[in-house]
Amino acid sequence: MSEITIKFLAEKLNLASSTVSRALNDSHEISDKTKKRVLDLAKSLNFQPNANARSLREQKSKTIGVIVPDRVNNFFNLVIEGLESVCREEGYSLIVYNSYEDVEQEKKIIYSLLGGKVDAVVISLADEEKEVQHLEWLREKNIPILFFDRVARHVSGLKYTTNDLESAYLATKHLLDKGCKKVAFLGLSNTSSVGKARQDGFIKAHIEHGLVYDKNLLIGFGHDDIENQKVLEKLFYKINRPDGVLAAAEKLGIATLRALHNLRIKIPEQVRIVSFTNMQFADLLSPALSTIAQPAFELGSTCAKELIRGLKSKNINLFEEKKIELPSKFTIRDSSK
Amino acid sequence: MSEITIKFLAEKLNLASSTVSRALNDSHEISDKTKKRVLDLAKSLNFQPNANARSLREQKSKTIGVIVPDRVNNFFNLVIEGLESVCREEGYSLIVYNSYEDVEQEKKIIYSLLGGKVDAVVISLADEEKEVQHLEWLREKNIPILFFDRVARHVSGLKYTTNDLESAYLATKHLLDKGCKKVAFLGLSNTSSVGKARQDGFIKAHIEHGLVYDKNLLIGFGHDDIENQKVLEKLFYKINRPDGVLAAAEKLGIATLRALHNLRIKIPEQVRIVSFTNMQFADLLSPALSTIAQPAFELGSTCAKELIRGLKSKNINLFEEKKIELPSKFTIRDSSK
DNA sequence: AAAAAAATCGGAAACGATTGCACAATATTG
DNA sequence: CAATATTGTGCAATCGTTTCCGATTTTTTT
Repeated sequence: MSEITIKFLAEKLNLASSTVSRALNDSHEISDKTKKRVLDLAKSLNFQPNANARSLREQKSKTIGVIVPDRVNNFFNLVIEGLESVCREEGYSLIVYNSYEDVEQEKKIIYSLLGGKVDAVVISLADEEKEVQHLEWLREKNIPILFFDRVARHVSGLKYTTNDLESAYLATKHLLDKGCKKVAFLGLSNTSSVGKARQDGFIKAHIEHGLVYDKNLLIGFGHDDIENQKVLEKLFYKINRPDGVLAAAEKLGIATLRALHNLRIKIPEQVRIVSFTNMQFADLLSPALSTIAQPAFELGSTCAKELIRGLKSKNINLFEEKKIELPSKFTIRDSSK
Repeated sequence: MSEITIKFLAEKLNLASSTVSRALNDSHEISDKTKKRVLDLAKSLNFQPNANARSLREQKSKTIGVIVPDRVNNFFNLVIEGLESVCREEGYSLIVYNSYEDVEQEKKIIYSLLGGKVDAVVISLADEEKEVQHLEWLREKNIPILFFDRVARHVSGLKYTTNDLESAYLATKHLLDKGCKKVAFLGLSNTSSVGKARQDGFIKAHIEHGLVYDKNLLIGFGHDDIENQKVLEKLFYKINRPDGVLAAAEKLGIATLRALHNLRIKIPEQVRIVSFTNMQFADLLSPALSTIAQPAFELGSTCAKELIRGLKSKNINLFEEKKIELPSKFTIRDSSK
């Protein structure tokens, strides 16, 4: 592509390419005079050292791979935003991949990352139980893996999560306090520590209230929005329908709203709703939706900070097990009042 | 990082590294027998050729740089999703950058891309008038630039836009037909062809209706959401406030909704609203919001297809001026009925 | 069966940057 | 002023692939 290289600059200035390289990297062993000569010419030619050559030599690419199950989701979006805000400052680039909630896709992506394309991987798993073999691949190649939200159970490493159990507990308690007698828990049916924790919080609140929860009201959903909505409409069409809902995923909260709208069921009079979500417009929905918002941006930024700290210093071991939990924010609005 | 290289494989198999390389790339000049020997060993070791070495040698990175003014925005998000859907199939990676609506940031990003990090750049400009010098840098380095939505006026290239003038015209006509007498046009005040086209459509509808639009109702906004909302509340607090709004950006539509809610102004009885937006929950807002949704995903996917076609064949010139316009979708909901 | 063609593979030079080592020129010290 | 330390620069190897040229062997053709 670009004809202009360090060697080219060196010839122009009657210097060795090593000298030019050192000058560009502000090495102490180059005189200020030649440094300036080099910098001036480089600037005037918009010279940028070849990234691939540098990466090859340095054995690091200064880019980080990010894998999320659903890129369009607000939560993951904000995490990525948080990651990028820190990485940009530190000169790292992000390559974001979407696994589409599919472990096979995830495997393919990771396999493609085994050739030194990225210095580390930040991932929220598509499914936590199915397989972890592809995570071992990264291990073998000595590429650090950091987890967030949907973290790996049987692989050690840095893990960033939120206080899901507590949040779900608080929300459920809130619904029960408001007088709900039949609260449904809507979760995604993939095996995830997040879903499990939220369900545990849900159950804990029931126990504390001296209630037995109906196991039929712990409902698992797939990723087909249309299908999910049908299931929900069926659920709420019943005579003994739930009078409260804790949606453990944004898409489920939305689907519930749509279902209830279609059935002309009044919120919160007939059914109260609280949903996990990071959408920015929850206060503008009809009715304003009570939400549990995860600290997505902070999750991303703190994760990136530790990651880069680790990549820079040889003292920090990014493979060591370490769990960080950040608190979500529970906001009560009209949908559960 | 990874000790295992082509040379390593070659030694293990008593072959030359050139042979191994060819075998991995399925060259016709390698016998099926040795091909299989190589592939088998490579697979069993999870071998993936070093991406940086390959990129250096091939002089192409198989990654594409994407620059958007606002990554969290639904529209840009969906465009990225569309880009990725195609690029993934073709083995290309995406590095996404956020210019935060700031030309200076944009310049920095582009400068950092001058070293062969990406094979091409897909961009929606932060501001179309301010400067184009940094776009010329890419030219000099022979890196193709494709534009979408906010395209460059004075730089030739592939440009993907939507039918903004027509969409705005239709929406405005709809508002006027509904009886609105004072419709406000809310736009972002950066100089963009998009904003200009939407404003032109707005004006065109007025002219066709035999109305003169009030120039004071062509209102430009910045990027501070709080500030914008204040301006809007002031606007609608007036006695002779507008009775219709065409918001040319998602954030402005949202801010308008919030402002009207705060002022207890009824929608659509007192003020009708139509907003450009790609949010997925417009039907769940209170009231359901009339929207003009750009074909974001298609924009991204068609752009990526043409880009990759161009990168592959030497016949297609990606620097040639070529405009593609895709139609948006206007959906009337309660907010303007 | 000799000649030509094709099929397989190896050697070595790139791609562009970084860096350990060597060496010269200058500055500092005894 | 000689000996040593410091400073500034050049040489050459290296990172891991790909590919141009040959070289050798095998197959096909005349």
